[in-house]
Amino acid sequence: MPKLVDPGERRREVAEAIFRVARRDGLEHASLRAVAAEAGLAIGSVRHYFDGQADLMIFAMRYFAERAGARILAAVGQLRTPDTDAPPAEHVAALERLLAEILPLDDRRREEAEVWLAFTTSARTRPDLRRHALEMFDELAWMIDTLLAAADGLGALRPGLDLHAERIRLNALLDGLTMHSVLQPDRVGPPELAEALRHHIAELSAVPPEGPLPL
Amino acid sequence: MPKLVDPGERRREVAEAIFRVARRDGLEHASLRAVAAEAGLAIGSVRHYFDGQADLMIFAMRYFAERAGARILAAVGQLRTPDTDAPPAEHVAALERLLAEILPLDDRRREEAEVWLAFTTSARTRPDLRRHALEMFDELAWMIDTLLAAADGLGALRPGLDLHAERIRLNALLDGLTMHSVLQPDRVGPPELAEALRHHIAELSAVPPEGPLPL
DNA sequence: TCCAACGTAGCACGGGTGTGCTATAAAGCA
DNA sequence: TGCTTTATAGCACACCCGTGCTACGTTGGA
Repeated sequence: MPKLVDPGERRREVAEAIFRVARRDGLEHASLRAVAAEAGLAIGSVRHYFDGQADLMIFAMRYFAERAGARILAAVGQLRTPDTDAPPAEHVAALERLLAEILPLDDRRREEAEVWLAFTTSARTRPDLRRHALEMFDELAWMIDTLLAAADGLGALRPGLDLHAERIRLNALLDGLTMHSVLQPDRVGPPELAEALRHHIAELSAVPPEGPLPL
Repeated sequence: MPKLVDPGERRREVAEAIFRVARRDGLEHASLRAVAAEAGLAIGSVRHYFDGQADLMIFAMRYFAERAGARILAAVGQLRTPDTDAPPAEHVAALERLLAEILPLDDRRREEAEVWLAFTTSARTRPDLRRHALEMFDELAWMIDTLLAAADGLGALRPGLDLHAERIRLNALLDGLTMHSVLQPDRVGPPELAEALRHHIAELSAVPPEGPLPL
């Protein structure tokens, strides 16, 4: 046989090709032919690793959701072992820093946000993708819930907050900022993102934030 | 000739058919054939009113943007002639009420939000639609700017606010809530929308809001 | 009454797409 | 060496798409 290839690695490479096509032309143009060309493969080769276009699409979104989920888990893990003796201002800064990971503040995260928006909006009318869109939504909601609860437990937040309502609001704010930055980058760029997040966290916090904006 | 038809009215009817297809199947399935079938017309008839598929698409988005813009203008007009003797609480309530017009709180506005999301996300990779997406964005931003400035001028807002930064944040919050309500209606429904808006306006206001939630 | 204008309808063509199926070269294994 | 497995590649078909073009009623005006 030809030089043995790790099938999982190949599948992931093809998925990355889908991401590039989706960013450049939109997910609706991610045909087998277009993706194969983007990956530098023949259409028959791609089909050797996927049952068909639907299978390819589902794998790509699941792969994307898994990567995003892993990053969220890692971020939450960072606040799970806090220094309980540190002053509240440091906890506020940590909360702001972890939430800034979600925003498209650099090119890498902006590319990811473009793919995220393509998949998550497309899933509305694609039953086979909806499941993964819901997973991504719930995972981010859980992350924000967890971070807010942790910060509140450390006394970093204003007393008397309705944490559930604040999660819904912060969740919408973060995704709204991300959407605006993806769709209208001339209007909402990294400075606006960082400023909006800092301002919002400051309103939730018991102490004002410190340090530079997390660009 | 057959019973004379108002061409403008026909074009608008076809545009409404596009909206229905976009909501049900996604904008990428709004082909000439699908739209004609949805409108109850033959494909040749649709082509009698449009130069082609691109022309149809552009008209539909412009028609949508014009309707949305007209509604925004009307809403702003309501706050343009305020009762300067009224207490600040009434101005806060008016601000909340006008902004609630943007949110998908009932079926009609939810349908509009679905179409809006389809067009505005699709425009990212469609140069001929980008212009109208930017217009819609700027119009909403202008509305929020205007409403915040008016409310502030009437003493309804907390003193010392950075109105520009607050506009960016409120804009992202509103569009983020709308997107969540469209994509995950089981997670974010009308009660969550109304509550989040009320809570946010309350934080901006000099006085607490009154009255029932604007469902 | 006749004709020109208009609304409606549809054929036919080239192009893109997913998929069933086949072919071939390369490399591991006996 | 010879056989099998694997990766790659591509043909062929049916389907959907936009569009150029033609055809045919229907209705208003001369």
